[in-house]
This record gives sequence, C-alpha cells and structure tokens, in this order.
Amino acid sequence: MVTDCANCPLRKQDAYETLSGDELTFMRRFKVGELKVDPGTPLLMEGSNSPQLFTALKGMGLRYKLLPNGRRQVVNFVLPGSFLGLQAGVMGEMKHSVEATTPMVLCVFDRSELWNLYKSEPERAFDLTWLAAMEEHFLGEALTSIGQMSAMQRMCWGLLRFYTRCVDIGLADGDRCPFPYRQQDLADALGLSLVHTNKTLMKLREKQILSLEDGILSLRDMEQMEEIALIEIERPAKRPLI
Amino acid sequence: MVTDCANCPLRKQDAYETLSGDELTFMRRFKVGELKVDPGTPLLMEGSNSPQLFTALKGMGLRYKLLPNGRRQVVNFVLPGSFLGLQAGVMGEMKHSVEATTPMVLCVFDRSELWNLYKSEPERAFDLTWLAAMEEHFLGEALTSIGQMSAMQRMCWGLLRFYTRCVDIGLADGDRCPFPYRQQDLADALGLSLVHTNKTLMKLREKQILSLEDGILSLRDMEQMEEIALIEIERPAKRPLI
DNA sequence: CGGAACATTGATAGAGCTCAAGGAACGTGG
DNA sequence: CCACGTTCCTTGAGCTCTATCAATGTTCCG
Repeated sequence: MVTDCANCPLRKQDAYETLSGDELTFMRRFKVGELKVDPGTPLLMEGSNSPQLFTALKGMGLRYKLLPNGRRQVVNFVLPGSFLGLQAGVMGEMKHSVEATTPMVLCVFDRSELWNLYKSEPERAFDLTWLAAMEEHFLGEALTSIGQMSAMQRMCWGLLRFYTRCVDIGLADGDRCPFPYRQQDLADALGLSLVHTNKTLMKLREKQILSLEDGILSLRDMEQMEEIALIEIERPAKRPLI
Repeated sequence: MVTDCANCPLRKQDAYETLSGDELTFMRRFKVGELKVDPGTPLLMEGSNSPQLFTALKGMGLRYKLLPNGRRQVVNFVLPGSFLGLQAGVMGEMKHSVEATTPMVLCVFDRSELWNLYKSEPERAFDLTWLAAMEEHFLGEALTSIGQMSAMQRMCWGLLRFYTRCVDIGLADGDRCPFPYRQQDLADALGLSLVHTNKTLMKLREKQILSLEDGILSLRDMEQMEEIALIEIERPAKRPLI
C-alpha cells in the first residue's frame, strides 16, 4: 500500500507548502516506491553513491560521520520530512551515513530523475536548494553550539532544537515529544562523553527542568532552558517537501 | 574596469568547470557589477536579507556567527570562488555574517534574477544546489572535527583543509599558502581559546611541522599533520562557479 | 538463569580555559 | 625623532570542566 502523494500525511502539516496539480503529477512520477525498515537499518553510507533518494515519512533516524579512530559525530537527527541523499544526488557521493533508530517508512525517489526535475520543475529545484541551504543553516548552528558552548548549554540547545522540530511537524504533545535515541547518540551529537552527557541530563532532571524516559522527552521549563542556552528558538517559515 | 565573465580569472583554474556560450551570455546578464572592499568590511550580516549575491574574485574573508554572550564561531573561510548570500537568496535571510579580512574584489549579482536562473538555466540551478551541498559537507566535516578531536588534531585538520583549498584554486606555492587571519580568527574557527591556539601552534612550530608568519602558512610536514589529524585530505572533483 | 544493552555513579586525571602580564610591530601626533 | 596608543602575539600560573576508567544497577530477552 503505497501512499499517494496527494494524500501525503506530511503535506497536511502546517509546516509544509501546498502543491499545485502539475507539481503533484510530477511528484507521483518521481516517487518510485516506499521503503519500510527496522531500527538499526543503514539507509545511506558515507562514501556511497546511492541510486535512490528518500524522504522520511514516519519514524526517526540519525545522520552521522565515523572517524578512523572509531569516534562518531552525529551530524543531525532525521525526522519525518527529512530529505536524504541530496549529497549523493548532486555531488555523486554521500558525505555522511544515515541510519534508522526506530521503524521507519520512507518515500523512495529515483536519482536518475533528479536531472529532469531541474529541467522541468524549477520550483522543485529551488526547493531542493532551499533544503540544502537549510541543512547548512542547521549545521552552522550546531557548529556554533559545539564550538562555543559548555556542556549544559549544548544540552539545552540540542534538546530545545529537537523539540521545536517536533512541534513543527506535529509530533509534540504539549511540552512532550518523542526522543527515540540512546544517551550515546545524544553524546555523539553534542560532542560530549557518554558519562558527562548522563551527568548533565541528571542535573537538568534534578532541577525539574526536563524529564527523559521511555523515549519521551518532556521540557518542563523551556524558558530556563532558553536562558541557559542563550537562545530564543526561531519559528521557521513554510518549508518545502520533496 | 569590470572583468568580463569570459575572462574570469577563476574560470581558468583547473578546479572549475568550463562554460558554454549560452551559459556565458546568462552569466554576463546575471552579473551586475564588481565590488572592491577594504579589510574589515562587512559584506553580509546575519539576519539581513541582502538584495545582492556575491562571488569572491580576489582576497579572503570570514563567515561567522555571533552569540549573545559575545563569543564568535567562525563557520568557514571565504576564498576566491566562494559564493556568498545563497541563504538569503533562497531562504530570505542570512544565517551567518560575512566579512573581508583582506582587500577583496567580488562579482555582484542581482538576487531578483535568481528565480530566472532556476527557470531558464537548470545547469546553473543544479550548480547552486551543488554549492549548497558542498557547504553542507564542509560544515559537517568541521562539526565532526570540533566535536570529536583534540586541540592538536583540530589545528592540523583546519590548516590542512585550508591549504588544500588554496592548492585547488592555485593560491599555494609549494608547501606555502597565504593565511591572512589572526590567531583569534583561527581560535574561533576551531572552537579553542586564543591562548590555547597560540600554544598549540607553538608546539607545531617547535616540531618543525609548520611555520606561520607574516600571513604566510607553510606546511613543512604534511604527512605528520595528516597522521595527527587522522585524515587523508581528499582531492575534490571539478566544481561549478557562479 | 545468564548475557546483552543501556543507564547511572564515583574517583581521578588532564586538556584546555581564564586571568594576568609582557613583548613586538606599527601608526599617529607632537 | 620620540612618546604613546593600539593591535596582535607570546608566555606563565592556577583552576575548572570534561574525559576516562571502573563498577554497579536495571531491564529485557533468549
């Protein structure tokens, strides 16, 4: 049972732009199928040249880079709506790996159609650049946090950021959102050791600022988190969906 | 005296793709002028919505983000060939600032023409996405270095990376390349304090691994630097130039 | 029951930060 | 020509934050 693009569950979210009839026709042709994967499944490998592009429909995952010494940097979290494989699509090679952390459902696109998209669908082409620029923005923000902030600040920044992404795609419920990651994943995302990540989380729990259990993150005192992280979280504009 | 795109000095470099006649015509129309600036001149401001896009022709600069507490993260170095303002172009707002550190000459493009580019020049549109994806790649690499490496490793990684960029655009001379930045800039790029940056540089100088004086960086022992940084520097493929 | 995966906690050490001071190079004005 | 301010680089000392090492606890599953 493949979801028709016209009934795309993501598209209904406020966060996404609507699609014209013509655009819909193209998307239907561009989409070649759906993929369901189990937790832990690798979706894209650094250095590979995937023939397929994906948009996450359901579930969550991780983008990460591995170092020769075995260390790992989590580059970003993958949420519904994330477009995967753009680097391979335009540069011919993925610069990071992607793997599922929950069961996921993904739209599958044919990379060889990408060039047609640029020729016949300039709006979609523009959207792709938008997505790449947005990814650049996120990474710049992460770089700034990791480069300039203390462990406590990074933690508040990272969890606030994740929470607001969940809000935008309708996954949050009040001050709660899913967080299906291990502390090790969070540590690798924030550039901290596992032990220190755990202790930092504990402090925030003791102060009643948040709770995190059974894969559910609950931000009890966002204002204080924003104060600690020295940021006010922006509300993003309408975003495209490929 | 405005440089004609046909005689673009960058275009002659090996690193860049060549341009067809039609493409040349478009570039000439897209380019609205040239801009010369002194060191220290701000080119783009975070949060601004610049009506102009730039390609650096000569000189060097910095991309950076400022934090409310006054700290600064240098997000990337700007070299000849760098395209500036894409975020404002597609997202409507710059997510970092850009400023010149040396005298610079820049090609100026009209942002309002960007949409025409997507409609009538799919190759160029593809190139823009390529550039954005490349920027994403660089940032991911920087994030990984800063998140997972020691000060010495980051230093070797950062300087090697800068040197190879210079090689690619013909600015290197043997093991030497220009490096017109203060140690404070380097510190802000690597997420280190100024003092520790200085001491780390000193260690590398004492070991005869590099020298850095009068704005000239000289990598005397790149192999050892690669060993320290745990990387082998990739040689990039042909890149587009906008 | 035993093992695996993950979370938690304590102890210790060290990498890197901050503070403080001094030196070198350069431009400006008297 | 010299005094002075500014900017940047350099160096030392002390301290703190975070990493590492080591154990234990918990849950889940075969």
